[in-house]
Amino acid sequence: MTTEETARTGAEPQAEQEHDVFAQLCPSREMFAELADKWSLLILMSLSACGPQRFSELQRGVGGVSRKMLTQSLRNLERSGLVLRTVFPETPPRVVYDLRPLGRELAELVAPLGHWTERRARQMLAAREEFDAAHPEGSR
Amino acid sequence: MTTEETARTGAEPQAEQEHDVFAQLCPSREMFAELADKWSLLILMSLSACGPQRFSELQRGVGGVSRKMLTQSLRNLERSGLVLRTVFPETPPRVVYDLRPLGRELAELVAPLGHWTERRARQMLAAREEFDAAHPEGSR
DNA sequence: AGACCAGGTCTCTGATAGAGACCAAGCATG
DNA sequence: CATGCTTGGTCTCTATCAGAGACCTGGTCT
Repeated sequence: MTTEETARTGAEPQAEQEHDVFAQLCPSREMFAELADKWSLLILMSLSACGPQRFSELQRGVGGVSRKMLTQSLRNLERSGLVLRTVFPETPPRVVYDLRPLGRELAELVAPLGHWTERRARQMLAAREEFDAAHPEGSR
Repeated sequence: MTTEETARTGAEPQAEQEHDVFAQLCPSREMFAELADKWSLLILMSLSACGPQRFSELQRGVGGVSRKMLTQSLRNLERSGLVLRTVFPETPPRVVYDLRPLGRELAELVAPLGHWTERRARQMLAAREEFDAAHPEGSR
């Protein structure tokens, strides 16, 4: 029995599951919830693919991210120990972000997800068109 | 040179990148953006770990998901060809969701991400506490 | 004296997630 | 007969959140 199965098939109404992303109250779910969003994942992928980058490089690299969300996501990743933020006290200021070992581990799992999406995007778009054609609009 | 690198290091201001999740206007980014959210990923993981499930089983399985978000995410996954929805015209109705090959492929990439989070949650929480202690509140 | 740079923060507004009520069809119960 | 129960949703309302754009800091260049 795997982790999920023990945690989920059982009828025990235990509130404090220790290692179950499926359990609403589990710390791992909390972590999962804040890592599993597009900006955090793209940032990890960018740092993994292109190495250490400064704030503005990341902003250019991750197309469409706002300064606000970039700051927020980076702070989050830093706080959780995935990313290292280094400030060089020059003028104009220079701030460089890099993966820490924990972040590198995760990035290596996330990268395939990105590549898969790139490979399969066309196929998924085709499926969408087919679906939309089959379900004109006001069905169901 | 990998996909990301060709797409990003170049100075060419090409708007229509074909396979680049980093490009705001690329179709693969669009797909990535709607797959990379916690509910969709958890649903894929649940279907992958526990096999075909009906709506209410999924709702119980994926702790904390609202009927609204469950419907929305499932519809999305179905539309993109990742999930198959089967209605059995009984009463009360029975609707079963299962992975299609495309979805199974993706789920196999997503599962490790979930397990990693479960393994590392404790470590990340510790990092958070350390960070919060080092940055009392009104720093920066 | 302006203007510019990087790396942010602040404010305001439109989109979005979640809570909870409602619904339809058919069966079981009182 | 009227009620209540079931599943798989939808509808509405509100709290939260993401994005756009203005502003800030402070040192250097013109």
